[in-house]
Amino acid sequence: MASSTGGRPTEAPLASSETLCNCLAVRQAARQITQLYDEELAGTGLRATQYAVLSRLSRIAPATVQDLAEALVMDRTTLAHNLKPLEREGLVVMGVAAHDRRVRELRLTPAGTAKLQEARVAWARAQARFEHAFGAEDAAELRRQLARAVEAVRT
Amino acid sequence: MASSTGGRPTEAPLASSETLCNCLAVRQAARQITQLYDEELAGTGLRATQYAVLSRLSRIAPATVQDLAEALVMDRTTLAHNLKPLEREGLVVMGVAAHDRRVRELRLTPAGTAKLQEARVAWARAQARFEHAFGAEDAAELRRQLARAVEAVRT
DNA sequence: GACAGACACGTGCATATGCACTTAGATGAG
DNA sequence: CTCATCTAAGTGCATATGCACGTGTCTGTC
Repeated sequence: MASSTGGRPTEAPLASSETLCNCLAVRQAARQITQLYDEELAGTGLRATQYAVLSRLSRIAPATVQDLAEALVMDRTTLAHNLKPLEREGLVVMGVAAHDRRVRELRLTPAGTAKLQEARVAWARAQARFEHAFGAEDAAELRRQLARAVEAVRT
Repeated sequence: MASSTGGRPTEAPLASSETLCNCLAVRQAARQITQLYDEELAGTGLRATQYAVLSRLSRIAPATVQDLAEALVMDRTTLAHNLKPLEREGLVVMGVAAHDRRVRELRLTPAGTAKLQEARVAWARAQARFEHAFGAEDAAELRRQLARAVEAVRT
């Protein structure tokens, strides 16, 4: 690709904000995209992470803390912290498993289910805004690559 | 790419952890990749974000808070918080601009420059680990797409 | 039954993130 | 000069993130 024998000094010797660091690149994108989703979710009182927790829990409930954390690709202790405001607001309840008192059984409350339904509308707006700007097909491919990156790091 | 006229029922009707949310996908990847970089940087006492701050500042110093924040695609107030431990450790100094006493002039101290040099080695290990697992070319393309996503959201 | 070890989860700490609000300094209109 | 206004940056709060460590519970071994 574009050997040094050309006439033009090439178009990308070092763009002003050319980031070589994969970590910085993904964190910058995460900050920007989170702000967009948070902006749309603001009216519901939920943050992007909280929406993700409720949404995933609704599909796998009843779930243990460890199972939900793995499903969210999140540290177990991070999820424990993130659950606190959701429990305080009465959107999630944590029971104790009958067969093993160490294990928790996480579920959505009726209020949690209702809040999730409400938030899905706001989430869809954010999703649409991003994909309108970035491209729906490109977004799907980006999600695939990000998922592959998660797997690559886990290995 | 791959029209629907194939014979196979396609390979992805709904994988178990198929994430449709762009925000969740990028945050999950950011968490995993950050852990990898933090692991390599642990010996230096720097976190991934702190390395990013020092690295960027070394290229644009002296910089104002706002300029450095923009270069990092970070909220101005977030950077203000992130600078505190770096100032406390004596890696960064914040002076006052002579022409306008509201403006700060951020610079690396000699200790900060030395720490950055040391951390570059650890960063390179993390970068190599990720690109070995994910693919160097694919990583470059991923960074381009993430940068494009940042621009798309900004617009 | 007693106990070592494994296991699920919680807590404390430090940093990361950004919104709302505040403070200090600069600047132009009068 | 005075003041309204604009601007650069700081602060308080709540959540996000994960490591190190602690607590309670189960399980196999004796």
